[in-house]
Amino acid sequence: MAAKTRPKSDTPDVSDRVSRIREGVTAAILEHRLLPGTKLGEDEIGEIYGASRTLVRTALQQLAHEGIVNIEKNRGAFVARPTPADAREVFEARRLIEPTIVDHAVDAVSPPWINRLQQHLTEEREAELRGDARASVRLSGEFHRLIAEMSGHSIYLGFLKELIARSSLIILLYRRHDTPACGTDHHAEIVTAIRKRDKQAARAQMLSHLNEIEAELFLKDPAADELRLADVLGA
Amino acid sequence: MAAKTRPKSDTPDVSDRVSRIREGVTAAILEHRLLPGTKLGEDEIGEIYGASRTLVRTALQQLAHEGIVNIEKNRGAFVARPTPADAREVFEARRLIEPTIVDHAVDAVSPPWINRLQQHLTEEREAELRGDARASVRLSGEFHRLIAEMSGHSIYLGFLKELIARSSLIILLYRRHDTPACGTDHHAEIVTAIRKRDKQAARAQMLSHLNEIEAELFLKDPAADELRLADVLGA
DNA sequence: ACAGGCGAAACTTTATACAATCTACGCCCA
DNA sequence: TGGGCGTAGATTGTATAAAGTTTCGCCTGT
Repeated sequence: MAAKTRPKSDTPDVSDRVSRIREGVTAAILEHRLLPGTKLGEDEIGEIYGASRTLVRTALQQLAHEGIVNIEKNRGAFVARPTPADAREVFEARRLIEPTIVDHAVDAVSPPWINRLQQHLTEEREAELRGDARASVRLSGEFHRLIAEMSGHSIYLGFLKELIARSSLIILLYRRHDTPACGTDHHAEIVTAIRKRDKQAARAQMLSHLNEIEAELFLKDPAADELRLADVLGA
Repeated sequence: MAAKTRPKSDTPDVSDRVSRIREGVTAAILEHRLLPGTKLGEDEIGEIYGASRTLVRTALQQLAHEGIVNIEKNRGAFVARPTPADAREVFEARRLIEPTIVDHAVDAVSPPWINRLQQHLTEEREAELRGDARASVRLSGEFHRLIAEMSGHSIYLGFLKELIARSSLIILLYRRHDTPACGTDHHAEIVTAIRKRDKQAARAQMLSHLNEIEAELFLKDPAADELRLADVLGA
């Protein structure tokens, strides 16, 4: 009965049909199978999931609230296309929140959690080894979500889910082609710091990890009119 | 055309009927006219606003995502009843985010903004003087939102809107009866620091303001079974 | 008198039908 | 030939109706 205190959206209710649609579309976006600007027609999605437009519409509205879908009046829903300004805001927010989250995660460390983290690292390495880019990008985001779940802070978790989803779109749009091969495995280092219960190190590792991700981006300023025009036309 | 870059939910579209319902219910909750646990029937609200249940449902779902309404499957929507644990999370998040927000606000300081802040302080004082508790509690929240708007950081603004709305419910539920009369006007002090462009002071004032608000709360632990039972029955 | 179960009413959930709006294609005219 | 206008098709916004679930009252049996 104690659990009944908050029966809201904590349990995503996998059996719920709206949730299934939402998670399906979310996964497609996070795995970079749906590109920014893609039209998400209601009938189209409804037919895919065997649901009426009512349910599809509900799911799309939730995604719009999470910031990964834009709904334009009388025009429909589209995969969001974050601007460079959005990107800077997202990463600033992550730099603020995630060190605190990992701090809480250290407090919550326990053998089961260590196991989950280790297993996750393994999955990430396997995806990387077999060159599965889609799984890689998805798992990379899920790592951060996992730490937020571990922190037990449901509000931070909710915020971070949003930030992670947007980050995925941002990386897809603005990642430099000349990625420096990312020699070190930051996630493993973060897990190590958590295992050692070393908050200082965990925060530092998380922060430098986020900085490195953002450093790999090329956030062109609105000065370059030509590129912006291409952007707009690309829709 | 530059503004068209983000035509999403930035403009609340006052003419939009869903937004009108959402803002109406939100205002009622923020002004403590709707108490936690109150049933929000779809027919009931629909009749009030002259809208069909379709629109009401959309609005309620948005409010649920903002955390001030709980939707229980096949039972309907209710004004949320934050637990003490929720309350602690909300205020921890505010202590983390709002100092940073006020930091940005100092960067964005300008005569028009100063005017808006001053005018807001006046409104707060007037409401206080005429003993209008409802307006007071609403304006108190709007002050924080105003600073977030001033910061120009749309993501922080979105997060803070959620936190403010939940805070309002929390204060209603857990505020001590023996409030220490709140001698000093923290909001005025924050505005002063912003005018002086003193980030250090602005952050400090904001932080101590939040601490003082939380200190006025009595967040009873789940140990007191009797009180929890009363809580549940109170629904 | 009280516990248990049946049934009806109220409400939410889902689907479908209708109205409004936008997009696109084609035609006409300069 | 190029541009503008108008109509047709498609898509979204809204309302309403059908289906499913819960809740409450009443009735019966012990």
